[in-house]
Amino acid sequence: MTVKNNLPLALRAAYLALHRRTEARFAQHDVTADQFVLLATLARGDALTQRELGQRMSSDPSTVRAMLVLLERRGLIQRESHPTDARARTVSLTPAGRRKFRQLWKAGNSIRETMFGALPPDEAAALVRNLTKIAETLNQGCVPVRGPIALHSTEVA
Amino acid sequence: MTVKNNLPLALRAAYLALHRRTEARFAQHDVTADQFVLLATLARGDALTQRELGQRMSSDPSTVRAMLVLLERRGLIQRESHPTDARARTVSLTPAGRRKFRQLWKAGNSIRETMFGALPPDEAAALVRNLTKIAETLNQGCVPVRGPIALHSTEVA
DNA sequence: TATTGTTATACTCTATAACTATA
DNA sequence: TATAGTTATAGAGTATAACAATA
Repeated sequence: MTVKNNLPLALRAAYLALHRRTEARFAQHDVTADQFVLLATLARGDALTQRELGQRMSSDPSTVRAMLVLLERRGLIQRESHPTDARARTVSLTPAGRRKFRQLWKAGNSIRETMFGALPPDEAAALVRNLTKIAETLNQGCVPVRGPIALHSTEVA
Repeated sequence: MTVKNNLPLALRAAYLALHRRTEARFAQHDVTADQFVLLATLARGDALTQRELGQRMSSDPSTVRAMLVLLERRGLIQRESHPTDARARTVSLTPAGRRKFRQLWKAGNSIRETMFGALPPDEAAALVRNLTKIAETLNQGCVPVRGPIALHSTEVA
């Protein structure tokens, strides 16, 4: 079926267009699109462990570390030892990081509006719902399922 | 609005899930997900120039070249001088490349089915349509459009 | 002059495996 | 034994700029 066969490439084309546009927009702020995602993830749930952070932005622990090293060097994030687990380190935005994120969020607004505006108003919600469903389904059995992560989670579900 | 704000990350999560799953599936065939896209693009339109190829898979010319060098070394694609334009080179699949692509297409089928199956049947077509629309909209004014259209594009200094 | 492709270069993200130190 | 993080290492994709050959 055509729709089935076109779905993967259509998804890729849409994401790549978003990624490139975001990259271009944030270049003058010296932040990559993925670094923005990391900052945004921290802005929503501060004091995550590196592992939690990686899971929420679907990145490898060593990838996350590489990104954190870059951002820490620039004073946008900070890492502290976890209060109850000496193995872990909690990651949070510095005041400068928080400022930077607010800038970026503002700078990215027109992109979000462009995307949203391209859609029929009554179909946007279904799009987000279906994208989320696809992500969930594709991750089943692929992502290393871990135990009760929520034990360390500071965020209330 | 929540839908507007969640759209970019939902798109990213869905694509990354697809990308990782595809990467894992094709690893045993020694082909990356992006290399598969290149092969698929060639399978649909053989004898493209490198530039055309790059445009169709939305990749930079130098990126395309890097990928082609890898694939040429493995005998999956071949480059020949363009019949009428001595500057250009046409790219096409070798017989081995064609065989490889058929294998990959088959190997990827369950992923396409998983994605498609996760959607309400009456919403799949709209999803593809809206993803395509998003890609088109976001690429406007960002991608260097070539050919006749470029004549009207005076906005780039 | 504009365009196709190459080259050199650099950087981010990605990922695996071996390692430490804790749990 | 299992987990959090680090380190070393490697590779793919990305992108820019300077360049040659050709249109």
